[in-house]
This record gives sequence, C-alpha cells and structure tokens, in this order.
Amino acid sequence: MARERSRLKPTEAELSLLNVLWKIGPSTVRQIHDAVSETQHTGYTTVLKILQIMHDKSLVTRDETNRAHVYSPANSEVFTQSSLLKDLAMKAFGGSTSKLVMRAIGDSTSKKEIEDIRQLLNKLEQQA
Amino acid sequence: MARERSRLKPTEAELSLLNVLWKIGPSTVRQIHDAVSETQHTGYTTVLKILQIMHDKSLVTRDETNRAHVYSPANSEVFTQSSLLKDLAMKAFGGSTSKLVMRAIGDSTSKKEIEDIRQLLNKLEQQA
DNA sequence: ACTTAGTTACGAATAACATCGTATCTTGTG
DNA sequence: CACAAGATACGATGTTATTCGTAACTAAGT
Repeated sequence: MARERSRLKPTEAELSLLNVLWKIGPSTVRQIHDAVSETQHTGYTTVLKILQIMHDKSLVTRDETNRAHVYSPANSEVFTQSSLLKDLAMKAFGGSTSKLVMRAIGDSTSKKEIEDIRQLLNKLEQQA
Repeated sequence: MARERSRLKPTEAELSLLNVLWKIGPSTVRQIHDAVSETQHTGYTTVLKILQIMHDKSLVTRDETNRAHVYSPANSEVFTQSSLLKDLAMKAFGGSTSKLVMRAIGDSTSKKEIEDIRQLLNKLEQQA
C-alpha cells in the first residue's frame, strides 16, 4: 500500500522530538538533543538525521538564517493529537470516536479524571 | 531501542487481521483472506505469512488439528484497544488518559455522543 | 591565515514490515 | 495408486524506520 504524500503520521522517534518542540518551542538541534537526552540515550547525529527527515516530510519547518538551524513543528500539538486519535479510531475502533472515548474512560478509573471529563461535557453542552 | 518481547503492539497489517478475527471468530487463512479481500487487495500468501508472524509473536493462537489451521486472537478486542490507547496516551499525551479523552471528546461534537458519554460516566460513578 | 569547536550533510548498517513467488506437503477422489 | 486441489513453509525483495560514523563545511578567536 502506498503512503500518502500529504498528511503524514509521525513515527515514534519523530513524535518524541515533536513533543520536545511543543514543550520548549523552536529550537536548534543541540537544544533538542539536550532536552531529549534527559530521558533517552540518543546520539546527536541521530536527532539531526530525524529532524532532516521530518523536514523532508514537512513535519517541521526550519529557519536556516543562522548556522545552527532552528526547527519548529509544522503542526500544532492539538492538531497532531487529533490526527493520531482519528487514525487510531479508524484502525482499532471501526472509525468510531465515541467507542474510542468510552473505552478510554473505562480504563481511567481515577475519580478525579472522571470529574474532569464531566466538567468538560458540561462546558461543551453549554456551547451547543 | 529494543522491542519488548512480551506485550507486543500489533502492526497495522496485523491489526487489520485481528479485526477480522474479532468479527467472524476463529478462522482459517482462507476465510480470513476472503473477509479481508472485501476491502483490501492482499495476496493469500501475504495473509498467511502475517498470521505466521503473529503466531510467532503470540498475537494469535492456532489449532493445527486439521490441515487448514484455525487461527484465533490471543487477546480480546477490548484488551487490545486498551493497550493501544495506553500506548498512544504515553506517546502523545504525556501519559495522561484524561487528556486523551478530552481531546477525543472535543473532536466529536455530536450531541448524541456527548449524551452517551455522560451516561457512561454516571454508571461508572455508581460503581465507585 | 590556521586551528578548533560546532554544525550540517551524507551514506551505511541493522532491524522491522509488507508483499509475494515458489516449493513442498496432504488429502480426497477417480 | 496417482493426481489435482488446496494448504503450509520458506525464502527473496523492496520499503521504511532508527541509528550512527565520517566527511565536509563554517565561523570565531589567536
């Protein structure tokens, strides 16, 4: 099956770099590598290479003004999260987002989480 | 990074076969191939190969009593869905299932879906 | 200008995935 | 028994993902 050229799902390694970018904002390879090194063991050139690939895929943009290029996420965290959820809903929940939500709620047994979700529902209902 | 030997996440192709198995129950390669062929173009031996790999990974069990082996999912659909959600929560929502749920709810604006979810919350609260 | 530290670019090794062709094995039927 | 149909097993190929070493380039200080 051919990969879609547009709307590309980030791989696992790519997503971990995007998480850094969303957290600390536009950054150089060095900054990203430093941040990622706090939790993982990854070589500097590995991070660089992944960013270059992400640039090819248009998952990030980069500012080449200075010698050390500055990378930024091409899409927002919210947008990407929604895409990933939509993808998972398609592949594991027969396309039903609500089935996905119910399963996820069933898993989160924490009382506080349930209350958080209920409040979100109330807010949504008011808007509608 | 080394793959975990136990608790393996099914790949995309594997998941599509699991979906068939959950739907139509324990089946031979032929039956699975027929079912999958309704929506995809996949060779018979491709399906066979994937099932063999899944068997190696213990994602399916198989009954070799008869010439045509009968494959069954090793884990339930619910269990697998929960695993995938947990995985996505870790990788894209900082480990927070409730953040995942909120994002998913935010995407599904349907009034009926919101009501369904609220009822599920009520039921959960009663149990707790 | 030369050296050095820091950077990007490039290519290669490895593993996982997905796909399929061919070979081999089994079993029912003529 | 022999054969044909249908099954599994095996190996090969091509692609993607992940990783990193090495080379080449750039800029800044001495």
